[in-house]
Parts: sequence; C-alpha cells; structure tokens
Amino acid sequence: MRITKEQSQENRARVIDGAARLFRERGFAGVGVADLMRAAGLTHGGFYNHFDSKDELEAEACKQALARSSAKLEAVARKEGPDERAEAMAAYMRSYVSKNARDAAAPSCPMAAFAGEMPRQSARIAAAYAEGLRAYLAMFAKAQGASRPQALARFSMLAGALILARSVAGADGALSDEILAAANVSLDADEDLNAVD
Amino acid sequence: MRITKEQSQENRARVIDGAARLFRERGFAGVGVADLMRAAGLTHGGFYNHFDSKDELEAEACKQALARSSAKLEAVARKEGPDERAEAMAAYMRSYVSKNARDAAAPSCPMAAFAGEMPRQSARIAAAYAEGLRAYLAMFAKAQGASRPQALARFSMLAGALILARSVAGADGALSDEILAAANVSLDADEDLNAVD
DNA sequence: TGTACATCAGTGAACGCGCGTTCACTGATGTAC
DNA sequence: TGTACATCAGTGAACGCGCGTTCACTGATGTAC
Repeated sequence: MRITKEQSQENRARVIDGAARLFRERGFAGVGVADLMRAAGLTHGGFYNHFDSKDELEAEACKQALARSSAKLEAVARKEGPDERAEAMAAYMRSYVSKNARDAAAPSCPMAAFAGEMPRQSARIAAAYAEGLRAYLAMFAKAQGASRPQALARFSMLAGALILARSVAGADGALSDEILAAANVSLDADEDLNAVD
Repeated sequence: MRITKEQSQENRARVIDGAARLFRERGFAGVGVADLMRAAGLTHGGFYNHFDSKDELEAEACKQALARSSAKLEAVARKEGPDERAEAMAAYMRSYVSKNARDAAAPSCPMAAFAGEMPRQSARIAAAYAEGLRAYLAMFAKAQGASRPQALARFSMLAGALILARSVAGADGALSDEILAAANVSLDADEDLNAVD
C-alpha cells in the first residue's frame, strides 16, 4: 500500500513528535520501536524506511525537543523593553518549577528529562543534546539579562529543583512540594536583589 | 560447595557495594544480574540466594549509597564551632561541583545519579530513595546553617549543575566546564553575602 | 491524456540476542547424636 | 570429641520473554511512453 510522499513525510514527523514525548516520559530505553510506531498509528516494520536505527530517531527526537524549548525562550528574549522582558522571564521561571511542570507525564523540560541519561548515550545523541543545550542556555542568558555565570547557575538551580522534585513526587509529595517552594523562594530573593540594583 | 555464614554475608555485602557503584555508573537498567554477581567474584545463578529480585537489590544499593552520602555530610555538620563548620561545608560544596566529581566514572553523588530514573522505578526503590534524600537534605540544611528553603535551593543548584555538566562532558567539554565554574561563582556570591551578615 | 510498469511506504512474521529468573546439581559447612 | 546426615551457597545450563532489526510481500503511487 504505497502512499503519497507528503503522507510519508507526515508520518515521519508524527513518529518524531511522538518519540519526543514518549522518550521524555519513559526514557530512551523505556520505549520500544513498536511503541514509537504505534504512537504514530503505524506498525513497527516500516520503521527502517524512515530511520537508520533507533539511535537515529533518539537523536532526532532530542534535537527537536530541545529546539522547541529554545523557541519558547526566544519569544521571551524578544520582548520589547527590559521591564516587559523581565516580567515574562520571571513568569517563565516560575512556571518551570511549578507543580504543573512537575506533574506532567512528559516532563516539560527535555534538557532536564534527558540530562541523566546523556553520559551513557551514543556520540550522535550526545552531540545533538549538547548542541541543543548550548543554544538553549545562550537564549536563557539573553532572556534573563544577568551575567552568563548567573544565568547558568540559575538554570542549574531550576533544573536541579525540577529533577529532584520529580524524583520524590511519588514517594514523598511533601518533600517534593518543599523543593519546588524553595526554588520559588530563591527566585523571589533574586528578584528583590535585581529590584534594588 | 557450601561456604560459611560469614563468607556468605560478606558476599552479599560485596554484591551490594558493587551494585551501588555500577548502578551509579550505568543506571539500573544498564547493569545485568550477571554483571552484578561478576563484580563480586560470583556467578549469576546464586543471585537469588541473596535477593528476591533485581528490584530488591536496586533498593538496597540505593539505600546504602544514600546513607553513605548522609554520613559524609554528618561529619561536616558535627564540626565544633560555626566557623569551622562553615569552612568544611564550603569545601564540601566546592568539591561537589568540581571537575573531579564530574569526571568520576561512578558519579560521586547518588542522589543526582539516580534522580532522573526515579519517576520510573518501583515503589520499593522510590521509597528507599525518598527516605535517603529526606535524611540527606536534613543533614545538608544542618551543615549549612542557613534557612531550609535556602539549603534546598542551594542543593538544587549544585545537583543541577553536576547533572548538566555531566550530560555534556563528552560532547562539549567547554560548556561543561562553564557550568561548573558558574556554580562556583554562585557559591562565592553566597559566601560574600553570609560574610556581610 | 491513457496505459503499463517500476517503485517504495507500510505490513506482519521471523530472527538473534540479552536479560531476569529457574532449576538440578555439587560439596563443604552445620548439626544431631 | 567423632561420625553421619541434612543443609544450603554457589554453579552453569536452560527457559521465556521482549527488543532491535531483517525480510518477503502488498498494493497504491509515481513515471515513462
């Protein structure tokens, strides 16, 4: 049952979209090729018409997920006027460590979701991830307006809080909430500091 | 070839020790039962003489790794005099985000190493991890002497920086170094702040 | 524009491999007398 | 204390399952005339 080229391209895109979500939910090793194709409404046999290997799809999905995160931040960085931008960035950071973000099945932040697995991934995937993280952090620093070390440390704090809060969400909800709350307190303190300057 | 009870207990302990290291290096799913037994100088068949399942060993290894981290911190928290303790804690935190810590094959911090996988682990493992993290964070706050939200945010920053630095260590060493350096700058700033108070 | 043929995205069975787990067996240790 | 037997930690083959990947096949699309 041959299909049109457009349909095929659309199928490929649908596989990547689904993969980006499923990998964030269950990790790379936690999703099989059959799952990935099923999520796009296909059967597993056709997988290799689109990708050399599962590894290639992992790299593609990683690249796409990170690029989309950068794009969201770019919208913040592009705001006219420093006040408006600071406000948008504050909202972005608060939403980053919100309970909604923590409780989403597919983690809202692919950088945080994939970071732990990266040391054990292939060079191809690690390169796609590093490239995406570099671009994201550049945008983060721009949107934040502070010095680059400050921006990196602040993102580290947000990512760490999200990862830690997720890690105990099931077994100790109170501790998880406390970690998120502490991240918000830290953001408050930073805002006050900036207001004084 | 039956062996003494003492030898058997020692074997069990050796399996858990090796597991705590191997799981940190390669993740839970990345180490097989045969690997775990081989690391203790045994063959895979005897595994179930010591553990109900691989899952039980994962929980045991997790518990032990976290308990040892807490014990190290307790040594810091127990220092006499606030100055001596502050100094020891500053050294602890700097070592936490050092290049040595990042480059170790088995991550120095089991909390950071396991966090990303926790949302997908069994209740048994998640409970052991949450219990361990709760104890560790209590000790961290005590050793640091600041408010609990401040302590949680600071640990989030350190853990996030370590995880992110490790995630790109192979593909972008410069970015990885920059992330660690930023964490150190942030620690400097906090120290100055405390010195002023 | 119609027609005949080649192409190739998708299907589902099959392969090979590694893994967690089970099992029959071994033989030194532990124990009952 | 010495002896005979039961126990059980360790061994390595085997099982069953899921996974990534391959393959022969299908039939609608694309293309050459």
